[in-house]
Amino acid sequence: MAGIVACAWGLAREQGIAGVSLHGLARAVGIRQPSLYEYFESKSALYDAMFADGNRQLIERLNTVKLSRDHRAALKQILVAFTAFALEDPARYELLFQRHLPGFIPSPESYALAEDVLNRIVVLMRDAGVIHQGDIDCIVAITAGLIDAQLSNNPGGNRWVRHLNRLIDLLVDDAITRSKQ
Amino acid sequence: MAGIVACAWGLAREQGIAGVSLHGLARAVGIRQPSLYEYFESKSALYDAMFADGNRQLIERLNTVKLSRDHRAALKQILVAFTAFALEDPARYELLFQRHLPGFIPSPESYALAEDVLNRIVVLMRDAGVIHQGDIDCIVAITAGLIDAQLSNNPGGNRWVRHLNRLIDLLVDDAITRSKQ
DNA sequence: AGTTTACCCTATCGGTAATAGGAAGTCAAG
DNA sequence: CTTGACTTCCTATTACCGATAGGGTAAACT
Repeated sequence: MAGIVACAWGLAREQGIAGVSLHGLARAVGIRQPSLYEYFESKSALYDAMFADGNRQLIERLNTVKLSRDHRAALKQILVAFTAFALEDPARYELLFQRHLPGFIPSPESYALAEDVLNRIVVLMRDAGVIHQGDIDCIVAITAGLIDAQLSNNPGGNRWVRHLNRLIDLLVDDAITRSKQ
Repeated sequence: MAGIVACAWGLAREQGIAGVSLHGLARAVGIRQPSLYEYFESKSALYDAMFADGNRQLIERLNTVKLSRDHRAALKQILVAFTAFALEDPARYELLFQRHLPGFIPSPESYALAEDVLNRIVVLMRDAGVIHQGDIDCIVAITAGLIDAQLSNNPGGNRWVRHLNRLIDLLVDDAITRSKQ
């Protein structure tokens, strides 16, 4: 079960998340395609297991980040770690954060893991003085925008994501200024 | 030919761009699936024709925008028009600006249309005082980030895109400040 | 008249996810 | 020890997908 999911990640890394076929996955695991239905009731269920697994990997990764006392620095650290996690496996980022799979909707249990991740980041934003939902939305959208542009146009490089820290400063400063007045 | 592409856009609007099948398209047009190969040598070629068509629609739309004398205002106007174009047809935005179709790569001729669009916007950025490539990249990525977040989480609403004008001001001001010193 | 060209067809191929139905093994209760 | 439930795997098949082979028809050109 866990081995099958790990095998599926391997195929996804080679051929993209949409390139994972049940025949190919079964072949890689050493069984026939219908036997996979003993473990997943549909291909969507396989994606769902991978979605949950990927979010657990991300939670574990964020847990290893040593956060500074300084709230602004801590926010940057968590977003930099998030960005590194996204860039190191495009197929995983595709499944977790983009809507590339027609018909795939995470189950509520799996989606709850994704909300956990978001909530942890939102807490750090609040600590750093970003309190309005609109400002939180902007920082989230900008981080995702940089990652998307990086993966789409220059995977492996840093032309876009190198601006992350500067833009966080810019937006956090602006959010604090506007929430004071 | 143009009628088939228009018909394909109709199906894409109903079922998403990945939901367009050659069987379904042929049925909608009133012919059999193999007959489509008289017009497109592959499904990718159909996507390519739609990609070119969509970019022509966008160019036409941007041409109708009455640009202010003020360069900053003109930049905002073009990006607001771009955003409105993106939001009014998610399937079209998906094909033109996201990488959702495994294996689809626009032909050079079609891609040139997309570069035309980007170049027009870049010119307005330069006029507004944004001259460094890094700053241009940031504004492009932020616009796309807001649109993606809007379409993914709240299609039809404005929770994310309503921040567009404010963020443009913020980034353009910052770009000008940094390029002066 | 003969040929080319445009457009359409049926039939088929190999790939996909999914289902039906059966065979073999394990394990626990009677 | 045996019976029955459960697990895990299989072959065979279905429906749909993009793509190809090969043939038919009618208009247009030479």
